[in-house]
Amino acid sequence: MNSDGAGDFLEKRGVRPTSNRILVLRELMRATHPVSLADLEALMDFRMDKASIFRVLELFAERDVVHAIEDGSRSQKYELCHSEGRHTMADQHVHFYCERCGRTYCLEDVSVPVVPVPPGFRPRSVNYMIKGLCPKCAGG
Amino acid sequence: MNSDGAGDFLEKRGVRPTSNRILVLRELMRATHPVSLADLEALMDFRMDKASIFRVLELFAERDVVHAIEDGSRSQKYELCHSEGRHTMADQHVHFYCERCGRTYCLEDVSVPVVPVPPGFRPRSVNYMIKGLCPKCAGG
DNA sequence: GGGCATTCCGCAACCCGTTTGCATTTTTTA
DNA sequence: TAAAAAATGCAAACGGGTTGCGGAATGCCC
Repeated sequence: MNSDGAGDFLEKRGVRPTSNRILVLRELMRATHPVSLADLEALMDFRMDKASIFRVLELFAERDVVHAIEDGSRSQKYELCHSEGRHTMADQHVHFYCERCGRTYCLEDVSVPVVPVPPGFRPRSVNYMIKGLCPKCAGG
Repeated sequence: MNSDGAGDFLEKRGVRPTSNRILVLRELMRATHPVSLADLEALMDFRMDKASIFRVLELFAERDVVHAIEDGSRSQKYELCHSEGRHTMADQHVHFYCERCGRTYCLEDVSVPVVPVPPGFRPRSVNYMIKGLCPKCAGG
């Protein structure tokens, strides 16, 4: 039985649960790294159209089900939003992009230090991206 | 006379000065914001091919004449590298992307706070990007 | 200065992730 | 159950980036 609460999870965030949305959500829940649209397409065990996945992700992002992260690779990555409700700048964490294997790690425990901005600027979100080599690729 | 030292500037960094490179460099020097390839294409007062601009920027980035920043917009932005020689993680500064006008500001005075990374990770560069509204677009 | 090798450049075409238009199917509402 | 609204799949467009290639410019050696 589908008792992983995916449906509730979505409804709680004002997203009507549909089959595509549930399936995408499940993959996102299962992922250990932020995933791209293409990743999701590949992870699905049937051919879900990329436009459909796109629209699901678009909606999810709008409703703070996922947040999109830009790791400097060509493709946008998505990861589940853990905080309930609207996420704030404070709950953002640092990401690490491995330039060798192309994988993006989210360093859950490393939160983004807040910096002062010049007067007049209105920050809304922040993206702290470190690039380099991950433990696997650094070889020890 | 072309005494702005653009030629020397390039030679100092091991880039043979050519007309295209000089012209691109001059625009970069004149720019008050990080610019995209398309921006440069438009700024040029004659039609320089985008492939040529691309190759100039590619070379510049390789030789640390510019650094590329990812502001989360679709297009890569470039800005002149002020530090001599190879730039380090420490000399990076924070950027601000305005979600309304699409402009990227570099907050020269705000340097990127260093965060600890889990053991094994080898950071090489860092990108701290704040998104929100710039003073103009925030309207006061 | 002339001839040769190298580098640079412009054009056109291609690539790839993303996005949109539209017709069909599914779900909701009345 | 019929009409309206939402979701989906397909195909095609789009946009930034990138490459192959032939011709032009430049540097180098005699």
